[in-house]
Amino acid sequence: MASMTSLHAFCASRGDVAKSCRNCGAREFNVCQALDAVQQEKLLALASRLPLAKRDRLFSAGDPARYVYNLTEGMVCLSRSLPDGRRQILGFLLPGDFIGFEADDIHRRDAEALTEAKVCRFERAAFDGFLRDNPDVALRLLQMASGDLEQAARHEVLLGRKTAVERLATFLLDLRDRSGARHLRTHPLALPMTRGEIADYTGLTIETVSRTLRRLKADEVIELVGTGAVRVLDDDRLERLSGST
Amino acid sequence: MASMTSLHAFCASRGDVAKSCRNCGAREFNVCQALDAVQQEKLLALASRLPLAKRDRLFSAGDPARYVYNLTEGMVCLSRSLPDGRRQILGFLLPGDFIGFEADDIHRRDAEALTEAKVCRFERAAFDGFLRDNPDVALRLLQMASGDLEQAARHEVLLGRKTAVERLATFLLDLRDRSGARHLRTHPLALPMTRGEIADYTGLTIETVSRTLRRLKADEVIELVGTGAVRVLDDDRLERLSGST
DNA sequence: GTGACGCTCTGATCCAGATCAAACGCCCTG
DNA sequence: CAGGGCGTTTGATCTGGATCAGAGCGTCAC
Repeated sequence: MASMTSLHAFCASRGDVAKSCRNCGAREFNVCQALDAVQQEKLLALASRLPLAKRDRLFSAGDPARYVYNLTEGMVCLSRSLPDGRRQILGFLLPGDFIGFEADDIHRRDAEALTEAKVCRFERAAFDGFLRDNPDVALRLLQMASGDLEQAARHEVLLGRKTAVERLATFLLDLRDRSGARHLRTHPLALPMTRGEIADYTGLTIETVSRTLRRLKADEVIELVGTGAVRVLDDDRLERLSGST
Repeated sequence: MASMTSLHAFCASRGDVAKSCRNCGAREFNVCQALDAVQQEKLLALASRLPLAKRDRLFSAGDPARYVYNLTEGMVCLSRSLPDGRRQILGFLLPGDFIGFEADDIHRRDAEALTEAKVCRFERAAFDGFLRDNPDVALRLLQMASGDLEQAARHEVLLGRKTAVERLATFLLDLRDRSGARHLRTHPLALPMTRGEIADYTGLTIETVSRTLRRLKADEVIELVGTGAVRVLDDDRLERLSGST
C-alpha cells in the first residue's frame, strides 16, 4: 500500500491535472459537472490525478479514509468481505462515479480497479472545505449520493428476491444502461470482471453464473463475445427475464 | 452554537411546530442537529408536523416526490416491490432518520409506518433552497446519506452472502444497536414489524424466520417476549452467529 | 362469551442453486 | 510450440431454505 501511494504521488504532477481536466471524459457526469471556471480552478488545486493498473487497490476496508476520489476512466469494483472470506461486491463503478465518501474516517470497503483506470484524488479535509464554500457542489454530491442509494436499493431487491436468471438479466441490463449513459460501447458490452466477480455481485456461485449465461446464450437472448464481453440480442426478452417493471 | 435560553425564548413565541421542536426527541440525531437559532427559525417556517397512524403510508413508489421528511417518533419501513408482488424491505427507520431524498422527482419506494409515528415534512424545493443557504446543513445531510449507504452495504452483504441464522442475528444486533444509539429501550427490544416483514427484510420466508427465531430461543441466545419483542440473552454468541467481524 | 380472522408456529416434502469433481481452453512463458 | 496455470465450463450430487399444509393462539367485534 505504502509503495503504491508513493508511486502515485510521483505520477501526479500539477500540470497533468489541468490538462487532464480539459480532456476529462467524465466531466459531463462527475461532481465537477456544475463547476464554473473559478470553482474549477480552486478544486484543481486540491486534486491529484492517479493512474491505476488493472487489479490495483485504491483502498481496503480498515484503511484510514484520507481521500475521496472521482473515477474518470476505467472500471473499479467496490466490495466488502466477511471474516471467513465470503465476499459481496457492492457495485461496479464507471467513469464519473464518486468513490470513498465514508460516514466516518475509515474505509469500510475494498476498492479495486478491474481495468486500467484513472482517478482524481482529493484530500478529504480540503474537499470538505471546498464543499462548504460551494453549496451547489455539495448539492450535486448529495444528488449523486441519492443516486447511489437508489442503485443500492435495486441491488438489495436483486439479492433478496430475484432468481438466478433474473439476477443475471438485471446485472446485464443495468451495466449496459449505465455504460450507455456514459457513452461507453454497449454492443458488444465489455465485461472486464471475472465470472467470480459477477458471482460475488449477484450473490450466486461461479458455476451458477456460468450456467445461467450459457442458458441465456442458448436461448439466443445474448451472445458471448469471448468471456470478456456480451452482445444483447433480444432487449425485450432480457428485460422480461429481469423481473423488474 | 446559540445559547439555549434564546432558542427557548424564540420557540415559546411559536405555534405547534415550535413547541414540537423544543420537545423533539430526535433533535439530537436528525438533520436539525447542527442548526443554530436563526437557521432553526428559517427551517421551522418550512416545516409541517404530521402524525401517522400505524400502517399509514407516507408515500408509495411512483408518487411524485414533493416532500422530504424527518422521522421524529415511531418506526417506518422502506420497501420496494416487484410487479409480481415479491417485496424487499430496504430498512426499518428510527427517530432521527431522514426520508425521501430521491435522485429525481419520483419516489422509488414505499414508506409505511409500523407504529404510530411523527414526521416533520418539508417541501423539497424550499428545503433545497435552505440547503443552498446553509452549507453546513447540506454537509450534515451528506454525512447522513453516507451513513445510509454504509447501512445499505451491510444489508447487501446480509442478503447476498449470509445464512438464515446469520441474517437473523445480524438483523437483531443491528436493530438493537441503532435503537440503543437513539436511546430507545433495548432490553427487551421492540419488534413492531410482523414476521412477514422480517422475512422481507432478510430475504427469507415467514416460516424460516419463525423457525430460526425459535432455534435461537431454544439455544438460549434470545428470549421472545410475546411476538413483538426480544431480549438478547447472550450478546457474544449472537455476535458470533451473525458472521460479521 | 364466542366466533372468526390474522398472525404465528410446526411438520412434511420439494427444488433452485450450492457443492463437489473433472475437463476444457486460452493465454502466457520458457 | 510445448507445458503449465488460471479462468471457465460442464456434469453429478447434495442441501438449506422454499413451498405446501395445517394446527395453535390472541385479540377484536358483536
